[in-house]
Amino acid sequence: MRETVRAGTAKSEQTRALILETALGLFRERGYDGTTMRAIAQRAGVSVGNAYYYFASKEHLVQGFYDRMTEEHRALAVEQLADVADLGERVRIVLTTWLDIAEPYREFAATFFKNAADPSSPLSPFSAESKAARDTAIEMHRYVLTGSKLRYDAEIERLLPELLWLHQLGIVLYWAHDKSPHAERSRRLAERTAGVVAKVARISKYKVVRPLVREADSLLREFLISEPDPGSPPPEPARPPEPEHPRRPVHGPASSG
Amino acid sequence: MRETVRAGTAKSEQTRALILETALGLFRERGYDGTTMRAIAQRAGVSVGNAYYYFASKEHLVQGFYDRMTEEHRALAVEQLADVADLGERVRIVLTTWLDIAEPYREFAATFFKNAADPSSPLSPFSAESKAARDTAIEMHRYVLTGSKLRYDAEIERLLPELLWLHQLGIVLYWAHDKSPHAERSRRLAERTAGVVAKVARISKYKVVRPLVREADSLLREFLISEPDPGSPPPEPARPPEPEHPRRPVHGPASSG
DNA sequence: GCGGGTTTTCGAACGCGTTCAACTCCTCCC
DNA sequence: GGGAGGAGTTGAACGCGTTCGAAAACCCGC
Repeated sequence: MRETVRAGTAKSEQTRALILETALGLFRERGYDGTTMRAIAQRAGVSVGNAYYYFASKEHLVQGFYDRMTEEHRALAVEQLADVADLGERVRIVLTTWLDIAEPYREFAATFFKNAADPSSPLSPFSAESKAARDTAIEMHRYVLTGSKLRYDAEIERLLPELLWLHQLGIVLYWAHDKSPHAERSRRLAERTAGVVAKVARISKYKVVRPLVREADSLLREFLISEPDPGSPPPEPARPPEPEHPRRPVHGPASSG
Repeated sequence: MRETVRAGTAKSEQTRALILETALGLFRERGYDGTTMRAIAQRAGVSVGNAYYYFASKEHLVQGFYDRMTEEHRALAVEQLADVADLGERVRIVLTTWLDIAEPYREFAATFFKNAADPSSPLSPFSAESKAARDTAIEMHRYVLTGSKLRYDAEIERLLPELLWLHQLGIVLYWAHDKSPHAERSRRLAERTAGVVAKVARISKYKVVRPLVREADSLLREFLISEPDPGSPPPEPARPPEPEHPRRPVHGPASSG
Protein backbone atom coordinates (compact mmCIF):
# COMPACT_ATOMS: atom_id res chain seq x y z
CA MET A 1 0.00 0.00 0.00
CA ARG A 2 2.68 2.47 1.00
CA GLU A 3 2.19 6.18 1.46
CA THR A 4 2.03 6.95 -2.23
CA VAL A 5 -0.53 9.66 -1.59
CA ARG A 6 2.19 12.26 -1.36
CA ALA A 7 2.65 12.90 -5.03
CA GLY A 8 1.13 9.81 -6.60
CA THR A 9 3.36 7.67 -8.73
CA ALA A 10 5.41 9.61 -11.23
CA LYS A 11 3.40 8.21 -14.09
CA SER A 12 0.10 8.95 -12.49
CA GLU A 13 0.98 12.50 -11.63
CA GLN A 14 2.27 13.07 -15.13
CA THR A 15 -0.94 11.89 -16.76
CA ARG A 16 -3.00 13.95 -14.39
CA ALA A 17 -0.99 17.07 -15.15
CA LEU A 18 -1.11 16.39 -18.87
CA ILE A 19 -4.88 16.17 -18.83
CA LEU A 20 -5.22 19.31 -16.74
CA GLU A 21 -2.87 21.35 -18.92
CA THR A 22 -4.60 20.21 -22.07
CA ALA A 23 -7.96 21.10 -20.61
CA LEU A 24 -6.87 24.57 -19.53
CA GLY A 25 -5.43 25.20 -22.98
CA LEU A 26 -8.65 24.21 -24.64
CA PHE A 27 -10.71 26.24 -22.18
CA ARG A 28 -8.68 29.28 -23.12
CA GLU A 29 -9.04 28.56 -26.82
CA ARG A 30 -12.68 27.61 -27.04
CA GLY A 31 -14.30 28.51 -23.77
CA TYR A 32 -15.86 26.12 -21.30
CA ASP A 33 -18.88 24.97 -23.24
CA GLY A 34 -16.89 24.85 -26.45
CA THR A 35 -14.49 22.37 -24.95
CA THR A 36 -15.64 18.78 -24.89
CA MET A 37 -14.25 16.02 -22.74
CA ARG A 38 -13.65 14.06 -25.92
CA ALA A 39 -11.55 16.89 -27.32
CA ILE A 40 -9.52 17.12 -24.14
CA ALA A 41 -8.91 13.39 -24.13
CA GLN A 42 -8.02 13.30 -27.79
CA ARG A 43 -5.53 16.17 -27.65
CA ALA A 44 -4.00 14.74 -24.50
CA GLY A 45 -3.75 11.37 -26.21
CA VAL A 46 -5.76 9.49 -23.63
CA SER A 47 -9.25 8.07 -23.46
CA VAL A 48 -12.23 9.91 -22.03
CA GLY A 49 -12.49 7.30 -19.33
CA ASN A 50 -8.97 8.10 -18.28
CA ALA A 51 -9.79 11.77 -17.86
CA TYR A 52 -12.62 10.74 -15.58
CA TYR A 53 -10.25 8.58 -13.62
CA TYR A 54 -8.39 11.68 -12.55
CA PHE A 55 -11.15 14.26 -12.53
CA ALA A 56 -14.59 13.39 -11.30
CA SER A 57 -16.26 15.77 -13.70
CA LYS A 58 -15.63 18.51 -16.19
CA GLU A 59 -16.19 21.00 -13.42
CA HIS A 60 -13.43 19.50 -11.37
CA LEU A 61 -11.02 20.27 -14.16
CA VAL A 62 -11.87 23.88 -13.69
CA GLN A 63 -10.72 23.85 -10.12
CA GLY A 64 -7.20 23.70 -11.49
CA PHE A 65 -7.80 26.88 -13.40
CA TYR A 66 -9.20 28.56 -10.36
CA ASP A 67 -6.27 27.58 -8.15
CA ARG A 68 -3.83 28.92 -10.68
CA MET A 69 -5.65 32.19 -11.10
CA THR A 70 -5.86 32.68 -7.38
CA GLU A 71 -2.15 32.17 -6.99
CA GLU A 72 -1.34 34.59 -9.82
CA HIS A 73 -3.58 37.15 -8.25
CA ARG A 74 -2.02 36.79 -4.84
CA ALA A 75 1.46 37.31 -6.23
CA LEU A 76 0.53 40.37 -8.27
CA ALA A 77 -1.48 41.94 -5.49
CA VAL A 78 1.22 41.49 -2.88
CA GLU A 79 3.71 43.06 -5.22
CA GLN A 80 1.59 46.11 -5.86
CA LEU A 81 0.61 46.45 -2.22
CA ALA A 82 4.15 47.18 -1.16
CA ASP A 83 4.54 50.74 0.11
CA VAL A 84 0.84 51.47 -0.02
CA ALA A 85 -0.61 52.34 3.35
CA ASP A 86 -3.99 53.85 2.60
CA LEU A 87 -6.71 51.29 3.22
CA GLY A 88 -8.97 52.39 0.39
CA GLU A 89 -6.08 52.27 -2.00
CA ARG A 90 -5.06 48.83 -0.78
CA VAL A 91 -8.54 47.46 -1.27
CA ARG A 92 -8.66 49.04 -4.69
CA ILE A 93 -5.41 47.33 -5.62
CA VAL A 94 -6.60 43.92 -4.53
CA LEU A 95 -9.74 44.24 -6.57
CA THR A 96 -8.26 45.71 -9.73
CA THR A 97 -5.38 43.24 -9.81
CA TRP A 98 -7.97 40.51 -9.70
CA LEU A 99 -9.74 42.07 -12.66
CA ASP A 100 -6.41 42.28 -14.49
CA ILE A 101 -5.62 38.64 -13.89
CA ALA A 102 -9.09 37.48 -14.80
CA GLU A 103 -9.36 39.58 -17.97
CA PRO A 104 -7.89 37.05 -20.44
CA TYR A 105 -10.28 34.40 -19.21
CA ARG A 106 -13.28 36.67 -19.36
CA GLU A 107 -15.68 34.57 -21.36
CA PHE A 108 -14.56 31.31 -19.90
CA ALA A 109 -14.57 32.59 -16.37
CA ALA A 110 -18.12 33.80 -16.71
CA THR A 111 -19.28 30.28 -17.46
CA PHE A 112 -17.12 29.10 -14.69
CA PHE A 113 -18.70 31.37 -12.13
CA LYS A 114 -22.08 30.30 -13.30
CA ASN A 115 -21.29 26.76 -12.31
CA ALA A 116 -19.68 28.02 -9.15
CA ALA A 117 -23.00 29.53 -8.17
CA ASP A 118 -24.53 26.09 -8.07
CA PRO A 119 -24.86 25.30 -4.39
CA SER A 120 -24.23 21.63 -5.02
CA SER A 121 -21.12 22.32 -7.05
CA PRO A 122 -17.76 21.76 -5.44
CA LEU A 123 -16.74 25.02 -7.08
CA SER A 124 -19.13 27.03 -4.99
CA PRO A 125 -17.16 29.47 -2.87
CA PHE A 126 -19.14 28.26 0.12
CA SER A 127 -18.58 24.56 -0.42
CA ALA A 128 -16.48 22.39 1.83
CA GLU A 129 -14.14 21.61 -1.05
CA SER A 130 -13.39 25.30 -1.47
CA LYS A 131 -12.54 25.87 2.16
CA ALA A 132 -8.82 26.03 1.46
CA ALA A 133 -9.21 28.54 -1.34
CA ARG A 134 -11.67 30.51 0.74
CA ASP A 135 -9.33 30.65 3.70
CA THR A 136 -6.50 31.74 1.44
CA ALA A 137 -8.60 34.55 0.05
CA ILE A 138 -9.71 35.70 3.48
CA GLU A 139 -6.14 35.56 4.69
CA MET A 140 -5.15 37.77 1.82
CA HIS A 141 -7.69 40.35 2.87
CA ARG A 142 -6.39 40.19 6.39
CA TYR A 143 -3.04 41.06 4.92
CA VAL A 144 -4.58 44.02 3.13
CA LEU A 145 -5.84 45.27 6.46
CA THR A 146 -2.75 44.76 8.57
CA GLY A 147 -0.65 46.64 6.04
CA SER A 148 -2.87 49.67 6.25
CA LYS A 149 -2.08 52.67 8.40
CA LEU A 150 -5.70 53.01 9.44
CA ARG A 151 -6.34 52.17 13.09
CA TYR A 152 -9.48 50.48 14.22
CA ASP A 153 -10.32 48.46 17.25
CA ALA A 154 -10.19 44.73 17.70
CA GLU A 155 -13.87 44.23 17.14
CA ILE A 156 -14.02 45.52 13.63
CA GLU A 157 -10.62 44.15 12.84
CA ARG A 158 -11.90 40.68 13.47
CA LEU A 159 -14.86 41.34 11.22
CA LEU A 160 -13.28 43.05 8.27
CA PRO A 161 -11.41 40.24 6.47
CA GLU A 162 -14.57 38.26 5.92
CA LEU A 163 -16.42 41.39 4.99
CA LEU A 164 -13.79 42.30 2.43
CA TRP A 165 -13.96 38.81 1.04
CA LEU A 166 -17.72 39.11 0.63
CA HIS A 167 -17.13 42.46 -1.00
CA GLN A 168 -14.81 40.81 -3.50
CA LEU A 169 -17.40 38.13 -4.21
CA GLY A 170 -19.84 40.87 -5.01
CA ILE A 171 -17.43 42.48 -7.44
CA VAL A 172 -16.80 39.15 -9.10
CA LEU A 173 -20.49 38.58 -9.43
CA TYR A 174 -20.93 41.96 -11.05
CA TRP A 175 -17.96 41.30 -13.30
CA ALA A 176 -19.42 38.02 -14.46
CA HIS A 177 -22.42 39.95 -15.72
CA ASP A 178 -20.44 42.89 -17.00
CA LYS A 179 -20.32 43.21 -20.75
CA SER A 180 -18.54 46.54 -20.99
CA PRO A 181 -15.23 46.53 -22.87
CA HIS A 182 -12.28 45.67 -20.67
CA ALA A 183 -14.76 45.33 -17.84
CA GLU A 184 -14.58 49.06 -17.32
CA ARG A 185 -17.76 49.15 -15.35
CA SER A 186 -16.49 46.53 -12.95
CA ARG A 187 -13.25 48.44 -12.61
CA ARG A 188 -15.10 51.60 -11.77
CA LEU A 189 -17.30 49.76 -9.32
CA ALA A 190 -14.23 48.28 -7.65
CA GLU A 191 -12.57 51.65 -7.34
CA ARG A 192 -15.56 53.38 -5.92
CA THR A 193 -16.58 50.67 -3.50
CA ALA A 194 -13.00 50.42 -2.31
CA GLY A 195 -13.36 54.00 -1.16
CA VAL A 196 -16.61 53.17 0.54
CA VAL A 197 -14.99 50.32 2.40
CA ALA A 198 -12.37 52.63 3.79
CA LYS A 199 -15.04 55.09 4.76
CA VAL A 200 -17.01 52.43 6.56
CA ALA A 201 -13.95 51.28 8.44
CA ARG A 202 -13.26 54.86 9.47
CA ILE A 203 -16.78 55.50 10.64
CA SER A 204 -17.11 52.26 12.51
CA LYS A 205 -15.60 53.63 15.68
CA TYR A 206 -18.33 56.18 16.24
CA LYS A 207 -20.76 55.45 18.98
CA VAL A 208 -23.90 55.36 16.86
CA VAL A 209 -22.41 52.76 14.56
CA ARG A 210 -20.88 50.58 17.24
CA PRO A 211 -23.88 48.33 17.92
CA LEU A 212 -24.18 47.74 14.22
CA VAL A 213 -20.59 46.58 14.02
CA ARG A 214 -21.15 44.21 16.89
CA GLU A 215 -24.26 42.85 15.26
CA ALA A 216 -22.54 42.40 11.92
CA ASP A 217 -19.71 40.59 13.60
CA SER A 218 -22.10 38.26 15.34
CA LEU A 219 -23.91 37.59 12.09
CA LEU A 220 -20.77 36.74 10.21
CA ARG A 221 -19.68 34.40 12.99
CA GLU A 222 -22.95 32.56 12.91
CA PHE A 223 -23.75 32.41 9.23
CA LEU A 224 -20.52 32.69 7.32
CA ILE A 225 -17.85 31.08 9.41
CA SER A 226 -20.34 28.66 10.84
CA GLU A 227 -17.88 26.98 13.12
CA PRO A 228 -20.29 27.39 15.98
CA ASP A 229 -18.58 28.58 19.11
CA PRO A 230 -18.48 25.90 21.78
CA GLY A 231 -21.63 26.37 23.77
CA SER A 232 -24.09 26.44 20.89
CA PRO A 233 -23.66 22.95 19.48
CA PRO A 234 -24.43 22.34 15.81
CA PRO A 235 -28.04 21.35 15.34
CA GLU A 236 -27.38 18.64 12.78
CA PRO A 237 -24.07 16.86 13.25
CA ALA A 238 -24.85 13.74 11.24
CA ARG A 239 -24.75 15.07 7.71
CA PRO A 240 -23.34 12.62 5.15
CA PRO A 241 -19.88 13.74 4.12
CA GLU A 242 -20.62 14.45 0.46
CA PRO A 243 -18.66 11.78 -1.41
CA GLU A 244 -16.67 13.83 -3.82
CA HIS A 245 -15.58 10.99 -6.03
CA PRO A 246 -18.13 8.27 -5.55
CA ARG A 247 -16.84 5.45 -7.69
CA ARG A 248 -13.11 5.37 -7.21
CA PRO A 249 -10.57 7.49 -5.48
CA VAL A 250 -8.41 10.11 -7.09
CA HIS A 251 -4.88 9.17 -6.39
CA GLY A 252 -2.89 12.26 -7.10
CA PRO A 253 -3.14 15.15 -4.70
CA ALA A 254 -4.53 18.50 -5.71
CA SER A 255 -2.37 20.12 -8.33
CA SER A 256 -1.79 23.28 -6.41
CA GLY A 257 -1.45 24.34 -2.86
CA MET B 1 -49.83 37.26 -40.31
CA ARG B 2 -52.43 39.03 -38.11
CA GLU B 3 -52.02 40.16 -34.57
CA THR B 4 -52.43 36.73 -33.04
CA VAL B 5 -49.74 37.51 -30.53
CA ARG B 6 -52.28 38.58 -27.96
CA ALA B 7 -53.17 35.20 -26.61
CA GLY B 8 -52.28 32.89 -29.46
CA THR B 9 -54.97 30.67 -30.86
CA ALA B 10 -57.02 28.86 -28.30
CA LYS B 11 -55.48 25.55 -29.26
CA SER B 12 -51.97 26.83 -29.17
CA GLU B 13 -52.38 28.44 -25.80
CA GLN B 14 -53.91 25.28 -24.46
CA THR B 15 -51.00 23.13 -25.56
CA ARG B 16 -48.54 25.60 -24.15
CA ALA B 17 -50.31 25.64 -20.81
CA LEU B 18 -50.54 21.86 -20.77
CA ILE B 19 -46.83 21.49 -21.28
CA LEU B 20 -46.03 24.07 -18.65
CA GLU B 21 -48.35 22.54 -16.06
CA THR B 22 -46.99 19.09 -16.69
CA ALA B 23 -43.45 20.35 -16.37
CA LEU B 24 -44.13 22.14 -13.09
CA GLY B 25 -45.77 19.02 -11.71
CA LEU B 26 -42.80 16.90 -12.61
CA PHE B 27 -40.38 19.47 -11.26
CA ARG B 28 -42.19 19.30 -7.94
CA GLU B 29 -42.19 15.51 -7.97
CA ARG B 30 -38.69 14.78 -9.14
CA GLY B 31 -36.73 18.00 -9.02
CA TYR B 32 -35.22 19.82 -11.95
CA ASP B 33 -32.50 17.42 -12.94
CA GLY B 34 -34.74 14.45 -12.27
CA THR B 35 -37.24 15.71 -14.80
CA THR B 36 -36.41 15.00 -18.43
CA MET B 37 -37.86 16.72 -21.42
CA ARG B 38 -38.89 13.32 -22.66
CA ALA B 39 -40.82 12.67 -19.48
CA ILE B 40 -42.56 16.02 -19.70
CA ALA B 41 -43.51 15.40 -23.31
CA GLN B 42 -44.69 11.90 -22.61
CA ARG B 43 -46.90 12.79 -19.65
CA ALA B 44 -48.28 15.77 -21.52
CA GLY B 45 -49.00 13.50 -24.48
CA VAL B 46 -46.96 15.48 -26.96
CA SER B 47 -43.61 15.06 -28.64
CA VAL B 48 -40.36 16.51 -27.37
CA GLY B 49 -40.15 18.62 -30.47
CA ASN B 50 -43.46 20.14 -29.62
CA ALA B 51 -42.31 21.12 -26.17
CA TYR B 52 -39.40 22.88 -27.81
CA TYR B 53 -41.76 24.64 -30.12
CA TYR B 54 -43.26 26.45 -27.16
CA PHE B 55 -40.26 26.68 -24.84
CA ALA B 56 -36.84 27.39 -26.21
CA SER B 57 -35.15 25.33 -23.52
CA LYS B 58 -35.72 23.49 -20.31
CA GLU B 59 -34.72 26.63 -18.47
CA HIS B 60 -37.44 28.61 -20.13
CA LEU B 61 -39.99 26.26 -18.65
CA VAL B 62 -38.77 27.33 -15.29
CA GLN B 63 -39.69 30.94 -15.87
CA GLY B 64 -43.29 29.88 -15.48
CA PHE B 65 -42.53 28.49 -12.08
CA TYR B 66 -40.73 31.63 -11.07
CA ASP B 67 -43.57 33.92 -12.11
CA ARG B 68 -46.04 31.87 -10.18
CA MET B 69 -43.94 31.78 -7.05
CA THR B 70 -43.40 35.52 -7.16
CA GLU B 71 -47.10 36.14 -7.38
CA GLU B 72 -47.88 33.78 -4.51
CA HIS B 73 -45.28 35.49 -2.42
CA ARG B 74 -46.61 38.93 -3.14
CA ALA B 75 -50.10 37.94 -2.13
CA LEU B 76 -49.04 36.27 1.10
CA ALA B 77 -46.67 39.04 2.07
CA VAL B 78 -49.22 41.80 1.50
CA GLU B 79 -51.72 39.90 3.59
CA GLN B 80 -49.35 39.49 6.50
CA LEU B 81 -48.07 43.04 6.25
CA ALA B 82 -51.43 44.48 7.12
CA ASP B 83 -51.39 46.23 10.52
CA VAL B 84 -47.65 45.88 10.93
CA ALA B 85 -45.87 49.19 11.22
CA ASP B 86 -42.42 48.35 12.51
CA LEU B 87 -39.92 48.39 9.69
CA GLY B 88 -37.79 45.53 10.95
CA GLU B 89 -40.87 43.42 11.40
CA ARG B 90 -42.11 44.28 7.94
CA VAL B 91 -38.83 43.30 6.36
CA ARG B 92 -38.81 40.11 8.38
CA ILE B 93 -42.28 39.28 7.10
CA VAL B 94 -41.35 39.79 3.48
CA LEU B 95 -38.35 37.54 3.82
CA THR B 96 -39.92 34.75 5.84
CA THR B 97 -43.02 34.61 3.67
CA TRP B 98 -40.71 34.12 0.74
CA LEU B 99 -39.04 31.26 2.54
CA ASP B 100 -42.44 29.78 3.30
CA ILE B 101 -43.54 29.93 -0.30
CA ALA B 102 -40.29 28.58 -1.60
CA GLU B 103 -40.04 25.74 0.91
CA PRO B 104 -41.91 23.07 -1.09
CA TYR B 105 -39.71 23.71 -4.07
CA ARG B 106 -36.53 23.63 -2.07
CA GLU B 107 -34.46 21.19 -4.04
CA PHE B 108 -35.81 22.26 -7.34
CA ALA B 109 -35.42 25.93 -6.67
CA ALA B 110 -31.80 25.50 -5.74
CA THR B 111 -31.06 24.16 -9.20
CA PHE B 112 -33.13 26.92 -10.58
CA PHE B 113 -31.14 29.62 -8.88
CA LYS B 114 -27.99 28.01 -10.07
CA ASN B 115 -29.08 28.60 -13.61
CA ALA B 116 -30.29 32.02 -12.69
CA ALA B 117 -26.75 32.91 -11.66
CA ASP B 118 -25.58 32.37 -15.20
CA PRO B 119 -25.05 35.85 -16.57
CA SER B 120 -26.11 34.77 -20.02
CA SER B 121 -29.26 33.14 -18.76
CA PRO B 122 -32.55 34.96 -19.24
CA LEU B 123 -33.34 33.85 -15.71
CA SER B 124 -30.62 35.98 -14.22
CA PRO B 125 -32.14 38.59 -11.94
CA PHE B 126 -30.04 41.19 -13.73
CA SER B 127 -31.00 40.23 -17.25
CA ALA B 128 -33.12 42.36 -19.53
CA GLU B 129 -35.72 39.61 -19.67
CA SER B 130 -36.15 39.76 -15.92
CA LYS B 131 -36.66 43.50 -15.79
CA ALA B 132 -40.38 43.18 -15.22
CA ALA B 133 -39.97 40.70 -12.39
CA ARG B 134 -37.17 42.80 -10.93
CA ASP B 135 -39.26 45.96 -11.00
CA THR B 136 -42.12 44.13 -9.37
CA ALA B 137 -39.88 42.93 -6.58
CA ILE B 138 -38.40 46.36 -6.00
CA GLU B 139 -41.87 47.85 -6.03
CA MET B 140 -42.86 45.39 -3.36
CA HIS B 141 -40.01 46.53 -1.17
CA ARG B 142 -41.05 50.11 -1.70
CA TYR B 143 -44.41 49.06 -0.34
CA VAL B 144 -42.73 47.53 2.68
CA LEU B 145 -41.11 50.87 3.35
CA THR B 146 -44.06 53.17 2.83
CA GLY B 147 -46.15 51.10 5.20
CA SER B 148 -43.65 51.49 7.97
CA LYS B 149 -43.98 54.05 10.71
CA LEU B 150 -40.28 54.79 10.63
CA ARG B 151 -39.43 58.22 9.30
CA TYR B 152 -36.37 58.82 7.19
CA ASP B 153 -35.46 61.50 4.74
CA ALA B 154 -35.91 61.49 0.99
CA GLU B 155 -32.35 60.53 0.29
CA ILE B 156 -32.36 57.19 2.01
CA GLU B 157 -35.93 56.58 1.04
CA ARG B 158 -34.93 56.65 -2.58
CA LEU B 159 -32.13 54.24 -1.89
CA LEU B 160 -33.78 51.69 0.30
CA PRO B 161 -36.04 49.74 -2.06
CA GLU B 162 -33.14 48.68 -4.22
CA LEU B 163 -31.08 47.97 -1.16
CA LEU B 164 -33.80 45.80 0.31
CA TRP B 165 -34.07 43.96 -2.95
CA LEU B 166 -30.35 43.26 -2.91
CA HIS B 167 -30.76 42.13 0.66
CA GLN B 168 -33.40 39.67 -0.41
CA LEU B 169 -31.15 38.40 -3.18
CA GLY B 170 -28.53 37.75 -0.57
CA ILE B 171 -30.95 35.79 1.57
CA VAL B 172 -32.03 33.76 -1.43
CA LEU B 173 -28.43 33.03 -2.27
CA TYR B 174 -27.82 31.84 1.25
CA TRP B 175 -30.99 29.80 1.18
CA ALA B 176 -29.95 28.10 -2.02
CA HIS B 177 -26.88 26.84 -0.21
CA ASP B 178 -28.66 26.14 3.04
CA LYS B 179 -29.02 22.48 3.87
CA SER B 180 -30.47 22.83 7.35
CA PRO B 181 -33.89 21.25 7.93
CA HIS B 182 -36.75 23.56 7.02
CA ALA B 183 -34.10 26.11 6.05
CA GLU B 184 -33.88 27.13 9.69
CA ARG B 185 -30.57 28.81 9.23
CA SER B 186 -31.92 30.95 6.40
CA ARG B 187 -34.92 31.81 8.52
CA ARG B 188 -32.71 32.90 11.36
CA LEU B 189 -30.54 34.85 9.01
CA ALA B 190 -33.58 36.59 7.58
CA GLU B 191 -34.90 37.47 11.01
CA ARG B 192 -31.65 38.85 12.27
CA THR B 193 -30.71 40.79 9.16
CA ALA B 194 -34.20 42.24 9.06
CA GLY B 195 -33.40 43.78 12.39
CA VAL B 196 -30.12 45.07 11.08
CA VAL B 197 -31.85 46.71 8.15
CA ALA B 198 -34.13 48.59 10.46
CA LYS B 199 -31.19 49.62 12.55
CA VAL B 200 -29.32 50.88 9.51
CA ALA B 201 -32.32 52.87 8.39
CA ARG B 202 -32.59 54.40 11.86
CA ILE B 203 -28.92 55.29 12.03
CA SER B 204 -28.74 56.69 8.56
CA LYS B 205 -29.88 60.12 9.60
CA TYR B 206 -26.86 60.76 11.82
CA LYS B 207 -24.29 63.14 10.53
CA VAL B 208 -21.35 60.73 10.46
CA VAL B 209 -23.27 58.29 8.31
CA ARG B 210 -24.75 60.80 5.94
CA PRO B 211 -21.94 60.90 3.36
CA LEU B 212 -22.02 57.13 3.23
CA VAL B 213 -25.68 57.13 2.42
CA ARG B 214 -25.13 59.62 -0.34
CA GLU B 215 -22.29 57.55 -1.73
CA ALA B 216 -24.31 54.34 -1.59
CA ASP B 217 -27.15 56.03 -3.39
CA SER B 218 -24.86 57.23 -6.11
CA LEU B 219 -23.39 53.76 -6.49
CA LEU B 220 -26.74 52.10 -6.83
CA ARG B 221 -27.81 54.65 -9.43
CA GLU B 222 -24.73 54.01 -11.50
CA PHE B 223 -24.27 50.29 -11.22
CA LEU B 224 -27.59 48.74 -10.43
CA ILE B 225 -30.13 50.77 -12.28
CA SER B 226 -27.69 51.09 -15.14
CA GLU B 227 -29.83 52.74 -17.73
CA PRO B 228 -26.80 54.53 -19.12
CA ASP B 229 -27.61 58.21 -19.34
CA PRO B 230 -27.90 59.41 -22.94
CA GLY B 231 -24.48 60.71 -23.83
CA SER B 232 -22.57 57.54 -23.11
CA PRO B 233 -23.88 55.29 -25.85
CA PRO B 234 -23.35 51.54 -25.54
CA PRO B 235 -19.77 51.02 -26.65
CA GLU B 236 -20.23 47.73 -28.50
CA PRO B 237 -23.48 47.72 -30.39
CA ALA B 238 -22.51 44.93 -32.76
CA ARG B 239 -22.73 42.04 -30.37
CA PRO B 240 -24.78 39.24 -31.89
CA PRO B 241 -28.19 39.70 -30.35
CA GLU B 242 -28.34 36.35 -28.53
CA PRO B 243 -31.13 34.71 -30.48
CA GLU B 244 -33.42 33.64 -27.72
CA HIS B 245 -35.41 31.30 -29.84
CA PRO B 246 -33.28 30.84 -32.92
CA ARG B 247 -35.35 28.63 -35.11
CA ARG B 248 -38.90 29.79 -34.81
CA PRO B 249 -40.88 32.24 -32.77
CA VAL B 250 -42.83 31.48 -29.66
CA HIS B 251 -46.35 32.56 -30.31
CA GLY B 252 -48.03 32.55 -26.96
CA PRO B 253 -47.30 35.37 -24.53
CA ALA B 254 -45.78 34.78 -21.14
CA SER B 255 -48.06 32.79 -18.93
CA SER B 256 -48.21 35.41 -16.23
CA GLY B 257 -48.18 39.13 -16.06
C1' DG C 1 -64.61 21.91 -51.94
C1' DC C 2 -59.78 23.64 -53.20
C1' DG C 3 -55.11 25.33 -53.20
C1' DG C 4 -51.66 28.11 -50.72
C1' DG C 5 -49.40 29.42 -46.86
C1' DT C 6 -48.73 29.35 -42.11
C1' DT C 7 -48.83 27.09 -37.71
C1' DT C 8 -48.27 23.07 -35.16
C1' DT C 9 -46.59 18.41 -34.44
C1' DC C 10 -43.58 14.70 -34.89
C1' DG C 11 -39.60 11.54 -33.79
C1' DA C 12 -35.20 10.16 -35.42
C1' DA C 13 -30.71 11.85 -34.91
C1' DC C 14 -26.77 14.58 -32.98
C1' DG C 15 -23.33 15.68 -29.64
C1' DC C 16 -22.66 16.07 -25.10
C1' DG C 17 -21.10 14.53 -20.06
C1' DT C 18 -20.72 10.49 -17.82
C1' DT C 19 -20.44 5.34 -16.57
C1' DC C 20 -18.79 0.71 -16.60
C1' DA C 21 -17.02 -3.83 -17.32
C1' DA C 22 -13.10 -5.33 -19.13
C1' DC C 23 -8.47 -5.06 -20.10
C1' DT C 24 -3.37 -4.03 -19.56
C1' DC C 25 0.39 -2.66 -16.85
C1' DC C 26 3.05 -2.26 -12.76
C1' DT C 27 4.73 -3.65 -8.21
C1' DC C 28 6.03 -6.48 -4.77
C1' DC C 29 6.24 -10.79 -2.15
C1' DC C 30 7.34 -15.85 -2.26
C1' DG D 1 9.98 -15.98 -12.52
C1' DG D 2 5.39 -16.45 -11.18
C1' DG D 3 1.37 -14.72 -9.84
C1' DA D 4 -1.83 -11.88 -7.05
C1' DG D 5 -3.79 -7.62 -6.78
C1' DG D 6 -4.10 -2.93 -7.15
C1' DA D 7 -3.34 1.14 -10.36
C1' DG D 8 -4.06 2.83 -14.76
C1' DT D 9 -6.46 2.77 -19.18
C1' DT D 10 -9.80 1.77 -22.67
C1' DG D 11 -13.91 2.70 -25.70
C1' DA D 12 -18.55 1.29 -26.27
C1' DA D 13 -22.80 2.50 -24.33
C1' DC D 14 -26.31 5.28 -21.72
C1' DG D 15 -29.40 9.05 -21.02
C1' DC D 16 -29.69 13.60 -21.48
C1' DG D 17 -30.94 18.42 -23.82
C1' DT D 18 -31.50 19.92 -28.14
C1' DT D 19 -32.09 20.18 -33.42
C1' DC D 20 -34.10 19.49 -37.81
C1' DG D 21 -36.39 18.07 -41.98
C1' DA D 22 -40.59 16.75 -42.93
C1' DA D 23 -45.34 15.80 -42.31
C1' DA D 24 -49.86 16.88 -40.50
C1' DA D 25 -53.40 20.22 -39.16
C1' DC D 26 -55.31 24.45 -39.66
C1' DC D 27 -56.85 28.79 -41.86
C1' DC D 28 -58.78 31.59 -45.34
C1' DG D 29 -59.82 33.71 -49.78
C1' DC D 30 -61.75 31.70 -53.80
